[in-house]
Amino acid sequence: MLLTDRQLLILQVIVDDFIRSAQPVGSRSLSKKEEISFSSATIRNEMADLEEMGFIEKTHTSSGRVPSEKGYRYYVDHLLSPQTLNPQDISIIQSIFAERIFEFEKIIQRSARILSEMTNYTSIVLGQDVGINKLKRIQIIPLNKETAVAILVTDTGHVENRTFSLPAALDMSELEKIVNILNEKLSGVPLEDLHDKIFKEVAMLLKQHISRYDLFLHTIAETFKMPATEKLFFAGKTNMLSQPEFHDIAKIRNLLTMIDREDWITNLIRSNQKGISVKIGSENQNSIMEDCSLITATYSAGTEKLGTIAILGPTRMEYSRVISLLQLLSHDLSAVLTKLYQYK
Amino acid sequence: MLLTDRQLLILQVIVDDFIRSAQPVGSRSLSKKEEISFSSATIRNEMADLEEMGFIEKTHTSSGRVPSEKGYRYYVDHLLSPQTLNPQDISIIQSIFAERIFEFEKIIQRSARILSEMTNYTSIVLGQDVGINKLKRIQIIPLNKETAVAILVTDTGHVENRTFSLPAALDMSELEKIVNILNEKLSGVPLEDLHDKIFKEVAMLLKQHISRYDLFLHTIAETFKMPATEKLFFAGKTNMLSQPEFHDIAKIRNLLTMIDREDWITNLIRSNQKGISVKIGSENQNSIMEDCSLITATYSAGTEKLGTIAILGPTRMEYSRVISLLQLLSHDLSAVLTKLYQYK
DNA sequence: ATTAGCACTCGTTAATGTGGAGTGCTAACA
DNA sequence: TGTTAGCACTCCACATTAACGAGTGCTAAT
Repeated sequence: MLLTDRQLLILQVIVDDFIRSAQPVGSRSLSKKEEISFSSATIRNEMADLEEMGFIEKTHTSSGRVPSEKGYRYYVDHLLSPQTLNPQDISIIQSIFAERIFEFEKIIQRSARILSEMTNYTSIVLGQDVGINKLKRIQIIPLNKETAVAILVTDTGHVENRTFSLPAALDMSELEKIVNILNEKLSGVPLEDLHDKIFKEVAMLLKQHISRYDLFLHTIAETFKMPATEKLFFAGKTNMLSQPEFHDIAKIRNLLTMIDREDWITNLIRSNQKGISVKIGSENQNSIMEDCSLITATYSAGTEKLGTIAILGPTRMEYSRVISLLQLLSHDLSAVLTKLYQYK
Repeated sequence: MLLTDRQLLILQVIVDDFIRSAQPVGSRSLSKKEEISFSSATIRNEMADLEEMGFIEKTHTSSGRVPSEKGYRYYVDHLLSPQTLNPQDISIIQSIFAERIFEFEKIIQRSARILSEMTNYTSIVLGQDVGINKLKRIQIIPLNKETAVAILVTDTGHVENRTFSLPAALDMSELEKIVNILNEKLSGVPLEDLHDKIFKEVAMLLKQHISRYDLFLHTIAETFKMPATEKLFFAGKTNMLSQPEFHDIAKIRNLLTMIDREDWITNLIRSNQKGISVKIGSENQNSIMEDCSLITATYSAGTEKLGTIAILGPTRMEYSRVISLLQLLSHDLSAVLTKLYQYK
């Protein structure tokens, strides 16, 4: 099942051509290409072999060939020329970081937008899990007699806030004491551990210093319970509508509905090992994604992986360009975030 | 141009039927309805008159009739029976407020979601303009030597935060002083006035107490400049894909792309007078919306209008039900928010 | 091993025909 | 005079047919 050089060439040209045109590729049009110096009949023979091996398919008996999933896979794994991005693309990516930005979310959102504009695919970014960020400071600000806002600031500058109900019996000086205790004990604790830590370490201390501490303990623990997951950022959700493979409304609706399910997307995209990953069609383990490919790249601060940046497109995707773009972006993004978060 | 009772009846039945079936309504099928006791020939005569007056249209020479925009308008203005919502709908709406919620955004987001699920249309909620909320407290929390987070809490419990660059020359005790001055001078000031107020009232005071106050003044003023607009909440963006009138991908794409333009939607929905408004087709002043109707309702806290809640659907929309739902929801929502914000 | 040639397949498009749902008009009727 | 039955007519929707062309597989010649 080793492919000859000629078969490799033909497979590559077929995939390239189909990615460009979205039309099945025939032997005659292939034979006219510069790269190809043999006749259409020869090509037909080779194509028959490639088809037998499962790399290409016909849409009907007398149609040209279309890459199969296996074909795309082989193309991505072995035939992708390490394409150099065109200088314009490079400068657009770098423009994301041109102005100084302090806020994680803004950088991320902008990255997603620009990526989707450059590619005409959908881009999705999985933000960092704020749960692992360490608490820098807690503030509690009473709004009125009954409610107050709790504000958590992490060492990365992320701010979480919750409004909660204030026990009637609590006076201001006590509240101040509580905030002091919380800051003292919880500073440096990852947000996701706050809930536990409050019961384990703060409860006792509160008991010593605050009358009716019990009224407050539960509320505060609940208030600081972290929401489940990482935040998602989208851009170009409607770009899929421009892809010729999605001329079918039912298909589009299924896909867009899926995309709107954040839990599902999070699972799809979350990735453990660093680097670029390409999932083609049914490799995504979902029938609705069978005409889609998903390319993901992780970004980090220092050595710590923060999140994932992904491009969702049709299986007929510009793999080479998208991979290059993601490589560049994830690298630059990591550099900026590393600096922003002062890793060394 | 006054319509006879019989014409009114026929118009009403045509609109009702078309809203239900999305099919042009013919004289024969009309004559079979219970409500209608005269023959198809009579109906044909009446329909010819209604068409001449512009209330209904043919899609082609020998087709049944379809309501025109004018027909819908008349239907909405005069023929809408003040329908009583079915009890199930009522209880679903009320379930939104069943559990106690303290946060504006959560209530709003949930309202939008439930509304879109109930109607199968797209629902859009325009949040309040946080600019008019009054500042309750400012906090500035240094993250490291170079950056700090500024946190603004309003009297409604809304929290805004910005990360900014800290002048090198500033020491901690000075920062504390600054925060005290800011709180003293800016407390109670609407967020949108902060920027001005800082120059008018805070600048002098800073000058007196802080060396190199100039380094900080501009940064802080910029940091507190409010972002332009009200926040938007969406639900059911893809519901439009299920409507038979949007079988055309290009149309859908235009519409969805429009919906993603927040500035545009904000302008479309923002409404000055209180109460329900129905905009049918081209009344929305935009060619992409010509097959859509938009029903908006405002919600308030006390006497103050906070925002708008809207349903976007095809012109062939269930006006009666949607209007009733919006009336109920905006009423209940206003009640909850009034309470939440402690108006009397 | 390569390629020219040819019969064959099948999708696409245009042309043609048929059935049915609907209309407008006319004449008869209560 | 308002209502209705009847009828000719229109036009969409759908199916059938035909022509075309892009493509294939196979065979035989180079």
